[in-house]
Amino acid sequence: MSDLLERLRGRGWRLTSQRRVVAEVLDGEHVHLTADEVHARAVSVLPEISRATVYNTLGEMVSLGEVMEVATDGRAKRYDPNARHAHQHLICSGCGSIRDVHPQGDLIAALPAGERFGFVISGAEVTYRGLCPDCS
Amino acid sequence: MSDLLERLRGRGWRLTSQRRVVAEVLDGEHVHLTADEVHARAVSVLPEISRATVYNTLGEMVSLGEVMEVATDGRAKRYDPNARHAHQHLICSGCGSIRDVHPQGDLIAALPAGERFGFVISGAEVTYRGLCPDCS
DNA sequence: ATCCTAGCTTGGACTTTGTCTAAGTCAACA
DNA sequence: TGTTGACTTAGACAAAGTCCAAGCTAGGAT
Repeated sequence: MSDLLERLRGRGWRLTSQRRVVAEVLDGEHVHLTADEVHARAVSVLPEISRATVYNTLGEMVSLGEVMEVATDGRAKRYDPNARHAHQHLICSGCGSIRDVHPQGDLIAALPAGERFGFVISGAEVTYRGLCPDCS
Repeated sequence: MSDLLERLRGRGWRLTSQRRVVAEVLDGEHVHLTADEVHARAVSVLPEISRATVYNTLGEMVSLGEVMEVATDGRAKRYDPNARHAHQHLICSGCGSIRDVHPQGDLIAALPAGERFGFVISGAEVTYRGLCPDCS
């Protein structure tokens, strides 16, 4: 069983076959899938799994902090299983492919107090855009 | 007439009443509206304006670089008329309100060559998240 | 081992956001 | 003032996601 599933079980999750399959899809080699892509892969293992369950499970994993939601400019959100290590994203404007990247410096410290409008800042995300070698 | 409309006319736009109304809505006090909010405000001035025209006009303004598209995590894209001055966004996790902010430092320079995967980087956007004074 | 039940899953209807199309309209130039 | 190609319209369509009532089941209780 994957680390992800073990952590989820430790949080009191009921360990259903549907949740197991979704976690295994995310934990596999394929990263940054859309919810529909996750569903398609899950169906190939567990044909009767419903879209609603995939959406529910992804949403629960996100709110537990186990999976990161990535809002690219396309329509569908993507899900990144690498949520436990801080990282940012680099997206190809041509083909939409996504890489995890690790910029230097402290993003939050870069925002001066006078620019915070009294907000309590909890985080920052960067999206780099460019053209990948295949598209440029 | 607003600066925005003058610039659009200078680019060869046909100046229709629909485009004028959309530009005026964006140029007003209200920032970061969704397409539907733009449509709602436009309708109150020009009741017969269609949703399709609002979407078309916003899309054209974005591709001309006059308006910036902001993908928050919510469902609908928002449109920021302040596209001509580089800035980033600070979003309240409670109420969803958005402020323009200006962090220090060079985001692109913060990404080491070894982290670029051969991409030609064209830009970077930051989204800060936190709680505004009313929500915290 | 089996029962119970709260929590999970399902299919399908529904909503939201956005795109497309064919037909009609009109801004701007001649 | 007429012409014309760009613009607008209503409504159908599509994509992505949410919600609900009914049925199922994992895992603790017995």
